[in-house]
Amino acid sequence: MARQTSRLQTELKQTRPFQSIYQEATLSVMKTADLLRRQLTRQLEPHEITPQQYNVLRILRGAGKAGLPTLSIGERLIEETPGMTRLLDRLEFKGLVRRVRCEQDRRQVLCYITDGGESLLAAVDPILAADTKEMAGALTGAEAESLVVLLEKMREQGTL
Amino acid sequence: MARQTSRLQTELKQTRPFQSIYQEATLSVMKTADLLRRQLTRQLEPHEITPQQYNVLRILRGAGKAGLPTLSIGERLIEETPGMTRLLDRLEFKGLVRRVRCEQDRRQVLCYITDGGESLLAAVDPILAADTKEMAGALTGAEAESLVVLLEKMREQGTL
DNA sequence: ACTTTTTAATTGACGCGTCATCTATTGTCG
DNA sequence: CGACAATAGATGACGCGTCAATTAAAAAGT
Repeated sequence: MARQTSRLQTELKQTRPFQSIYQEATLSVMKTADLLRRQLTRQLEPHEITPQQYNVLRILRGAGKAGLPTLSIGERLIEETPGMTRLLDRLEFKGLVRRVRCEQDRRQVLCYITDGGESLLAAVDPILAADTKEMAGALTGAEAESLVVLLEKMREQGTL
Repeated sequence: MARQTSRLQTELKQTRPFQSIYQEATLSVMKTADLLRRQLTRQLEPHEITPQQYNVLRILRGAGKAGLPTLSIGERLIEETPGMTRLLDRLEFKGLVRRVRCEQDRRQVLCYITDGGESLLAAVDPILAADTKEMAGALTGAEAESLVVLLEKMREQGTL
């Protein structure tokens, strides 16, 4: 099953072919994600915000005035808590987020986006939307759809 | 092209699903990669090695007795150098890698995999290959192929 | 030949993910 | 009620990616 040299293989300057198309697929996914992350980082850089901070702000905007406890934010990012605490520290320091210990359950800390956070999102969102389009712009709508489907299938196996 | 997400739902929950299929595609890629990374980490954990360290070892094995200068390793991982130096520090400390300042060009540091590194790879590789297959196992070979093609297309745009 | 530029690598600093551990609160049950 | 488990977070430590700045050596320019 010697497969001809693929582009990814060339990019990685690998001397031997992939052992299987599955290995190539997983590497391909990771590599593409890496590229996307890098581009996203560069886009957000002028706004002094990282991709994860951006994600958290979006989640908090979605939560609205009700706010969201620390752990719940982490769940939506599939991130472990320890990271969330410190990420929120930085957002709070920048004045983009506000935290209040919950009176009903004093173990919880409710997090809210501030007006500053809202306006930062308002500034960044349109840029990012256009950008995303350009990133995936080499694909037709149908191709993007099928990409999504394939990736979903891959993730379903994820119970491993 | 507002996709069929009901406007009503969008208004109720400010958490709008996706503005476009392209945004969904990029998020999908990143999410899937995250899952893969997590699983890979777990598989390598018993061997006291991280995914990046594993990658570097594989690259050095590929380089063979000729070895490879630090920067060249970084290029193949698309990682900036600063990280490579320290990653190699850790690999060297564990005895999996050996570094020698190049005599022809004394700026360079040539890196080699050690016997210890080789045998670690020999132990890990088969496990990982089987694992990869399982990760992507929900896909048929043809689906995996088309996934690879779509992702390649996406990365080509990456000059952005 | 001597200065300037470029290249290879290192170091310091910071953000992030993750593990293990710790504290404070709440809940449960005898 | 009082001991004990469960839950929400926080903290310390480590690996990693990345930026900016630094050192050392080679290459280029004059």
